Order: sequence, then structure tokens, then C-alpha cells
Amino acid sequence: MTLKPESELTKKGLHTRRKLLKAAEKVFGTKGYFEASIVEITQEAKIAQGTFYKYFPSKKAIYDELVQQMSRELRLFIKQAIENSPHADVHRRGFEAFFEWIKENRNLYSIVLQAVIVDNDLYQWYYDKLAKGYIKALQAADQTGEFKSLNHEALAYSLLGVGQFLGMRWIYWEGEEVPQEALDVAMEMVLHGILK
Amino acid sequence: MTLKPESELTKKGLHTRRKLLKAAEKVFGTKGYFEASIVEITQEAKIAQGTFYKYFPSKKAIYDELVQQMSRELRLFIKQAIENSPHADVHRRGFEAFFEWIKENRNLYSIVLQAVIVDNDLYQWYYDKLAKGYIKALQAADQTGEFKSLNHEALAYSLLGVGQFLGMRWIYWEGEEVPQEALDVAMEMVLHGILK
Amino acid sequence: MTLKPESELTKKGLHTRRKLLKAAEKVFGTKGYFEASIVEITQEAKIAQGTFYKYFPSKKAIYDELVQQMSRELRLFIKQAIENSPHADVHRRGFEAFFEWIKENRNLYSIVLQAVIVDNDLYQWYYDKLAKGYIKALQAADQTGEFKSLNHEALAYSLLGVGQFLGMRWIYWEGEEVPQEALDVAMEMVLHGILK
Amino acid sequence: MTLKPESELTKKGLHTRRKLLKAAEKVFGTKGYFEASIVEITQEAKIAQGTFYKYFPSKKAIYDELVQQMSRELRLFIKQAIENSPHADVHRRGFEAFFEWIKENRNLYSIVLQAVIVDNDLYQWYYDKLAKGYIKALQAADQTGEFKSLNHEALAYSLLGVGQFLGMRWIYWEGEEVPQEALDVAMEMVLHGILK
DNA sequence: AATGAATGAGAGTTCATTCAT
DNA sequence: TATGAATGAACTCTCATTCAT
Repeated sequence: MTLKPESELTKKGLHTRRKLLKAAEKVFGTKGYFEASIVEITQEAKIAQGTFYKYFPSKKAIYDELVQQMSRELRLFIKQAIENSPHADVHRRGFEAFFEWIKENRNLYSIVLQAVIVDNDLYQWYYDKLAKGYIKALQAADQTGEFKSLNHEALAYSLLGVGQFLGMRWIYWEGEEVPQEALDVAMEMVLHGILK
Repeated sequence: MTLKPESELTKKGLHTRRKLLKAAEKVFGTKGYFEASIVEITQEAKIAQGTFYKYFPSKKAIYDELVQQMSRELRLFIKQAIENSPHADVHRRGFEAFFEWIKENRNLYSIVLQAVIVDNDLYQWYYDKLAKGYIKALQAADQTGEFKSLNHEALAYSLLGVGQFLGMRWIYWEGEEVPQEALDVAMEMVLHGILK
Repeated sequence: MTLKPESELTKKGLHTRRKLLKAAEKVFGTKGYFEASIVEITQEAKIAQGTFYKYFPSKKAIYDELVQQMSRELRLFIKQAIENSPHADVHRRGFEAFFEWIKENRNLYSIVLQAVIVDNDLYQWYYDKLAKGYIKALQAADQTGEFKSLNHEALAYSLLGVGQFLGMRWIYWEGEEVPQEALDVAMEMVLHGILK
Repeated sequence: MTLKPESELTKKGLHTRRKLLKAAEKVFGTKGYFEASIVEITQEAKIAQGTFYKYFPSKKAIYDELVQQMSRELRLFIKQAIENSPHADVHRRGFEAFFEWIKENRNLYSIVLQAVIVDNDLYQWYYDKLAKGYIKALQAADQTGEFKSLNHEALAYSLLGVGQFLGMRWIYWEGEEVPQEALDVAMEMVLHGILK
């Protein structure tokens, strides 16, 4: 094996590695994991095919890294967004941040969605992480006494579902924004319910 | 041409066709579209490899048919479930029906999820159909005057998201039931909101 | 896996299989196991590359089969040669048969020699089988009372060594016969020793 | 040109060259020529990959050198062993020396055996050299009048075969010694023959 | 109508060797 | 000089699809 850990790479090596990740993001994001090929990724990165294997042991490995990187970034992004917002606004701000993020990172988002087939464990890991972050936020919000006391996990997954489907419908499929009205409807439902 | 349309098949032919669909459901459902192979499907169906192409023009074609069949069945199942239930219960009954269905048809459900990669258009078509059905139900419920008047499409996707994620979390991942409590939490949120 | 056991093959299949073995024998024999490629073997057999894997699971597998087949044939050939010869002649007849065989089957012989690198266990198995056959012959010869009673295994390997090196020197390297004189010298040594 | 001849190397350069040879001996000896890689050899030698090509023009070249070096050493070792021994003992002493040598130099011995595939000409050269050395010894022994006058080349290859197979059977395969009894049997055969 | 042998393009991966620093 | 990143040809193997029977 000829593969060095990232920490031992030279500056040049790191640069190549990053090029590969960028290229893989694009190719996986547009063609999908299975239709994507190493040749294509290396061509996109303008690098020889063999070079790929100096940096990643397999196609699967670079995919994994992309998912994990995306997971980290997305959670951080949302966390920062809700951190300094008034409690009542926490959900709306979280949704908005999420939508903003997937709009800017369409490919990465697409890659995560593919994990249902590529690696279901990874898929679960991703949503698990996301849910855990959400649960923490819910716990914090609880302290304010503004919200009902409901099972956090069930709530987290429900809310995740709402966000995911709104984002999917308007951003992922249409490449636009989630319309203000749709967000308002969702917030109304989440905060006050649909019963008159 | 070597492929006959379904309508021209003899009784025996129809039987073979059905065997192939059953086999494909199992194989796609357990291994995933890309890892599944035609050999495997025909072996499972106890049929010669070449025979496959007498009934379906390609691997993709049988997949498409499975998704469409699943879509039809699921929508019918939910429709029947909510048809004769009091309006206030419509959402809970719909969720329950959905959960029951995916529990009984894990493989088919899995197959639909895969469409994100296999054929994104098909994926959109599936949710679009589902949403349209939901919208109709929302319109009917509107007549009762019990519910707020909110944009139906936004609401449909929000509710679809909630159901999907609950089902995914507890049935698809854990192979169990969505716990009563989780369903209660979701319903509380949907009907009355999470604010005190 | 799409590979059928030999016993289940149709006539056509058996024919293809035999073509592949013949081709592999030639290619392994001339280029050596590692320099040989599946492409080359299938080209030699005038068969598509993919077809190879319908009959053998790997390059190694067809090699193994060749060695085992060769082993069987060679032992049978020698056995038949010495069977009906007077006891005193048994060794000379065995050597002659061995030389005749490798002359006619240069490629197969070459293939066995390669096992030192390809698969040392197979290599050992081959000589072990050969030695065991030899030992049986020595035991039979013992009954005649013409020979000294010496440890059969040590003797078998010594005799195997003599035969192997003579065959290698004159047949394998030069593509000719082992000269009569060389065989005489070897037999003189084996039967009466080199001391005056 | 980027490769200097051995004679122009500095002291440090010679050291590096020797490290490379030692490493190659180990790697070729344990993994075999084809499974061995330059990366592995340079890693074993704790030297950069590119540096290899400052000292040897190719993988094959370092292999050649190892075989030649081994050949020289083995012949010298045997020569010294038989030099001062009484004539009648010359063969036994030669065998013993050979066995001793391969026991101590298992890797180098293994490397030579591989030449059947790697480079058949080299293989022939090796045995040719060995045989020529043997022939000289036989000529010297002839002078004593103790031995029959037999064709030296045929005899040399016969004896080489005996030694080779005994060593292979007990030392190379089992990693032990050639048992005293086996050596006795071989010597009895060689000196007095197997007929009563 | 059904079979299953055959096809061949294309996949992921390895590694001896070169070359810029 | 020594380094190690980069190269790319070649390899083994898979599989959707075709075709002769």
C-alpha cells in the first residue's frame, strides 16, 4: 500500500487531494455514485488515473469522506445560524440555514441522499448525527418554557422530515428557493398546528 | 422485435412475467438496483437468462414497472384507509396506513427510495403523485371547516416529510413499528403545534 | 456467480472449456504464468474475454486444473510404461517414459515447473504425488530381492532429482532427446554406483 | 543518464546499494519476484522510491545481480568445503556444504529457483556454472583412479539433481535439515548403486 | 417460446518507471 | 543527490445484452 494519511501529506499533496475531492463532489453529484467512474473523476481533476490511488484507497473511500465532510459542515453551519437567534425563532432560522446550505452545496447534498443505496449505514449515521444536533437544540429551547415538553427524538425526526422535503421539493428539484409562503405554512404547522 | 406487450401475453406468459417482477422486487429490495444483476433475478425466478428480455426490454424497465406498481398500490391503500374515517382523524389514519404498508412491503419501499440515484425523474414523479393524492385529501378536509386554510402543496410536502422520516427511522432502519409515543408526538405537533 | 461445474456442461460448453485449456496450456507454457494474460488466452482460444469467466473463476483456477491434469497424465503414463517391464529394467523404463512424456508435453511440463512461484503448495503436492508413485514402484521392486533395502522416500527423491535434471538439461533447454550416453551414465550410477 | 556504474559510487552510495540488495533479497525471497514491488523493496530499505533507479535500471536488473551474487557465493562455499577433504569424501562433503548453504541462505536460494519463470536464460546460466564447477571437481577426482570413468556432464547433472531434490524436500519445504539417513541413502546409491 | 452460451465494453485497481523539485 | 508525486498502460474481472439453437 502506498497511501499516506492526510496528516503526512506535503503542501503539493494536499492540493492534489483537494482537487480530487472537488472533482468527486461534482461527478458524484451530477452522475450519481454508481454511474460515476474513477476515470471521470480524475479527468475532471486533470490528474492521472493512477494518482487517485495515492490519495484514496477506493471509490467508496472518497465518497465516505465527502459525506462526512458535508455532515460536519452542514451541522456547523446550522449551529452557528441558530446560536444567536431568539428562542422563538430557532426553528425558522434552522430551516432557513438548512435551505441556504443545500442551495449553495447542491452536489454535496445530492451525494448524501445517494447513501440510501451506496451505504445504508452511512446514511443512518448521517441522519443520526443530524438528529442528535437537533435534539440538543430542542433541549436548550426547552429551558425557555415556551415549548411543550415532547419526546425529543420523535420531534427531531419529524422536523427533519419537514425540512428535508421542503428543501427537496423546491431547491433540489427546481433549483430555486423555498418560497416564503411554503416556509410560513410549515412554521405555522410546526408552531401552532393545523387545527383552527 | 422479440418483446411482446403485456396485453398480448398468454396466460403462461403472464405468469412468467409476474414471477420476474416478484424476483426483481426481492433482489432490488435487498441488494439495491446497482448491485442487483439480471442473472440473479432470473435465477431467483427460476427462468433462463435470455427469457428475461422476452418480457422486459432492460433492467431499468422492470425497475420502473416496480416503482409504478408500488406507487399505485400504496396510494390506493392509504386512500381506502382514510376514506371512511372521521375528518379529525384523517391525518393519523393516513400515517398509520402508510406505516402499515411499508412494514408489509419493505422491499418495494426500499426500491422507491433508490430512485434518487437510479432515476431522479421517476423519484419526483413518485412523490408528486403522492403529494397530489394528499392535496386532494386536504381539500376534502378543508370542507369541514375544522382546519386552517393553508397552502395545500406546502402542507402536503411537510406532512409527507414527517411520515417519511418517522417510517424510515423506526420501520426501515429498525424493522419494528413506529412507537405509539412517536406517532402521538407527531400528531400533536401537526394538529396543535409545539408552542405552549 | 455464473459458473457451472464441469459435469453440468453441455457438449458445446465442454468444447469451449477444452479450447480454453488448450490455449492456456500454450500461453502459460510459452510466456509463463505471470506474463500470461487472460486476453491472450482468450485470443488464442478465439473466444471473447468474458467467456473465460463462464468456465473458470480466475486465472489461477485454470492454472491449477492444468497442473492437476498434467500430474494425473504423467503418472499414468509412467505407470503403464513400467508395468510390464522386467524388474531390473524398471528404472531405465521409468526414466525413458518420463523423458518421452516431457518431450511430447513441453508446455505442460513448463507449467508445472512454474509452480515454485505461482503456488508453492501446488508444487509440493505435485512432487509429493510423483514421489508416492515412485515409492510404490520401489516397494514392488523390493519384493524381487534384487535391490538393496534403502529408505524409499530418500531414494525416490534422489531418483526424481536425477530424472528431472537430465530431462531439464537436454529436453527442456535444448529441445532434443536425452542422449543415450547420458542415460547410460545415470543408470550406471543408480544401479552400480560410481566407485570402481 | 541518471544511473552511475557501481565503480563510480561513493562510500555512501555503495552503502545504499547494498541496503537495496539486502532488501530485495528479503522481498523477492519471501513474496516472489512478481508479487514483489519496488515500493516494498525501497520501504524495506528505508529509501525513497525514486532513489532505486539511481542504483539499478530496473526491477529485473537487481534480480539478476542477486542471482549472480548468489551463484558466486554458493560455488565458492562448496569449493572451499571440498578442497581439503579426502577424495572419497568429496561428494558427501559437497552435498553437505550445499545443504548448509541453502539452510543459511533460504531467501537467495528461493530467488534462484524463481528464475525458471523470471528469466530462463539466467536459470540455465546458473546451473551451467554450477555444473561446470562440478565437472572440474569430477575431473580432479578422476585422477585418483578411485572412480569409474563416466561422462562428466551427465554425471554432474545427475548429481546436481540428487542434491537439489534432497535439499528442496527437507530444507526448502520443511525448513529443517536433510536427515542423516537420507544423505546416507543418497551416498550409498551414488557410490555403490542400488543393486545388491 | 425458451434457452443459455457468447459477447465486449468498461469497471476498479496496480505498479514499474519518470520527472520536477 | 535524493526525494516522492505523478504517470498511464495493462491487468483481472463483471454484467447487460444478443443470438444461435
